[in-house]
Amino acid sequence: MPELPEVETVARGLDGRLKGQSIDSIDIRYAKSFDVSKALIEKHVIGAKVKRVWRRQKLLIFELSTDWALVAHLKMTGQFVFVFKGGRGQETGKQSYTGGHPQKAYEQDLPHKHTHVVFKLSSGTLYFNDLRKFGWIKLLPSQQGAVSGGRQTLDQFLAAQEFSPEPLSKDFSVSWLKEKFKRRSLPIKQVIMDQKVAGGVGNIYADEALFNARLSPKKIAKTLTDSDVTKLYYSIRKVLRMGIKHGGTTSNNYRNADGEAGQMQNYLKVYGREGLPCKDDCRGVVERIQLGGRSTHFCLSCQK
DNA sequence: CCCGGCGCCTGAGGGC
DNA sequence: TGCCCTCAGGCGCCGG
Repeated sequence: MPELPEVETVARGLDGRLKGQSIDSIDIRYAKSFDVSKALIEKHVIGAKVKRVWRRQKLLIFELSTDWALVAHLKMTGQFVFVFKGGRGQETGKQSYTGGHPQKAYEQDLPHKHTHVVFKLSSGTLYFNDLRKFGWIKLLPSQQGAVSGGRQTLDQFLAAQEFSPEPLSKDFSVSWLKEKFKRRSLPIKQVIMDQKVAGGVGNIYADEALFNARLSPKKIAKTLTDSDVTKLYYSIRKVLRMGIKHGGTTSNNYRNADGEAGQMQNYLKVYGREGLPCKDDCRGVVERIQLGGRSTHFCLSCQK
């Protein structure tokens, strides 16, 4: 599932590919994915150029030259895949993902049955695919935008999310985490998945960070010692950076902006390794339990 | 404020 | 072979 490293990888890929390109048309095939009026699209998106694409927590933000912005959340299975004009597969008018066998819809030519929005740009086509349909795209005026008529601006929308500081920024600190943990009586795993605490951390990187810190995911947040919090702080940042370095984790159907898989799955220590020996050589075995309704992987032997 | 539970979706996988 | 059931999972919302 796309978490901070995956969304960051997509944002960087899209920024490089879309920057300066104009949006010529938009085809919304599943209305719930992008619930917006034709009038607004015509007025603020068609003909606009993409100024830049960036990430805030797990949100993708496309800033447009009209001072409006597209905001998107990939949730579980969303993908933004860009196919250049004249790129591979142009002869047939279609594009295959690199690698994989074209048996599953999310590995087939684009567009496919899970393609819900198609953006035609001057240099190619951007496909929004989403098997589970939990993902969404919104259109918002940016703060500097002209008439917004009571409409929520991008800045107001972001502020309303009450996001934590970016985990890889200086504002994210040990003292921030201590403050956030001290009143929480939930298992620490659930607390670090709270976007108001460590935004961008999801199920995979929460498990990996806790393994890196050798902390049990079941430990109640407010009982963590200062030393625990410090270790966890560095571990969260470490696993997120590693995820970005390896282009994200493709455990299910995550793809980058070119439709390619990430490689971080090859470096995971606990996530998806149920029943396998602990990579710490502690002779333990990776367990899988449920915490807050989510599968949680950890080593019973070395995570205390 | 804190926390648990439900709903949104579809495909995979198990049981029979 | 195929049907039915359950599960996965981010996160908004609601109720205690």
